[in-house]
Amino acid sequence: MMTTYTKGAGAPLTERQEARRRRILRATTRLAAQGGYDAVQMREVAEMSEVALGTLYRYFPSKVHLLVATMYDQLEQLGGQLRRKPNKGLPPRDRVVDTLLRAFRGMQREPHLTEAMMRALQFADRSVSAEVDGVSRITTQMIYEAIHEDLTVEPGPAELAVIRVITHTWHSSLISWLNGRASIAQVRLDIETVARLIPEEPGSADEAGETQHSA
Amino acid sequence: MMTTYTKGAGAPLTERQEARRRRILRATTRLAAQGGYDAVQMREVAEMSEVALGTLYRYFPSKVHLLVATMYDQLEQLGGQLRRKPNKGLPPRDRVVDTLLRAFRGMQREPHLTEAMMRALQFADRSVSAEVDGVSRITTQMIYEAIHEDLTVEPGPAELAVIRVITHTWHSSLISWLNGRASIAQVRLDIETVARLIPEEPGSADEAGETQHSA
DNA sequence: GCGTAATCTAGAACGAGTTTCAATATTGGC
DNA sequence: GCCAATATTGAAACTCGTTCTAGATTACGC
Repeated sequence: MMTTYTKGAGAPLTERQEARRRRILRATTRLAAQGGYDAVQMREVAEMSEVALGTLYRYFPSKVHLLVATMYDQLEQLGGQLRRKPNKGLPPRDRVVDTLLRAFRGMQREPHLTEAMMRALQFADRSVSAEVDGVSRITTQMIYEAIHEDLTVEPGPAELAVIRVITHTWHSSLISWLNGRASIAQVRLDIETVARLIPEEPGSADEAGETQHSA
Repeated sequence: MMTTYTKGAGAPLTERQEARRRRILRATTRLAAQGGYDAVQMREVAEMSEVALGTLYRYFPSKVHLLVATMYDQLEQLGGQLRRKPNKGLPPRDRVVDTLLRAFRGMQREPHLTEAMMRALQFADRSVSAEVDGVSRITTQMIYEAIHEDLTVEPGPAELAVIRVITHTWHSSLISWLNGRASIAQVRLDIETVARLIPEEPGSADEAGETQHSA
């Protein structure tokens, strides 16, 4: 089985290594779900996944790397769930709102886990940019699929900008909610607001952009 | 408007205490400007501001508190500068873009300081919500002043949502730029994109909102 | 002024992320 | 199967944020 979902082109992991990696991610998810960011302690993760501390650090070079990788993992599952229940028929804008609100409801079910992953994502510095890009890519993909029912069209720069802005809003308002600085209603309103950037009709060329048509 | 810059209604500081507080903030700014978040080490801040470590912690209960307070401080100065050079004549949307891009240029001049403050702001948890709210308030104020030339109108919930979305985008794209995951052009494009949420004309009532009027 | 409470100082001590290292185990190539 | 390279283990060590303690110093009501 070389259908490994290990994102980058890192060294191809052996079976036992893949198993270790999964144990680590599972332990992380469990600890994070119980007590959030602070409860994910590297020694505990190592112990719970039956791996030496040094090994844990060989697989994930920092706590932030570990949690961002966990987020990638969770997003893959979420993406599968969302794809399984498509919301056809609605206009694109509503489909995006629907998708994000559904994801939001999912996160409300595991607030500690969400907090741990989001804090790590926001705190990540340059050394984690590859992993953060991975998360960014999968998120972009999800939103893009919500906008377009057919995935043949390539997004132009203007549309990518809209998707980026939606992602920024999504992350930040989620954080605000987790920190008790925003209500659920506010999160919903923010999402509905930013969704107005998506053009009503899926007109083909250069939609959503009256900014300059470079490149 | 407000005369004292001590935000909350904390204990009224004596002169020497006020001086200590300022020394601490100045040391923090200096260290952050040199080496970013990691270079702001509590022992160093204490030493440079000639204050015992315990005292530093009495003034700012954590590194994140300290950096968020520093951000508040910097934003006050920035707000003053921006107000001094108003951009009249432009439509509201362009004024906001102009303001944010000007702020962005300011931050490009001190990338490490910006990184330190923004990382802290994004990493802050519930225990810092009061301080984060302070920063949020001052930011909202700045954007609001850019939209309306007269400040008599109170913003409605729909307009507040637009401002929140702009703020979210502003923070997140700044972070992406700091982490090398977004170019300056992308930041600019994101800002221009999100600014489209601001109505063209300063029409008065319930502008910018066709979302439902619940609760 | 005086006494007392609050504040400040210096420094040790604690906790969790991270690094390091020698010893041991596993893997892959021949 | 054997050897060399690589990975894993266990444990100690190091860093930096944070807390704690005991003894000065300062602020302030009387």
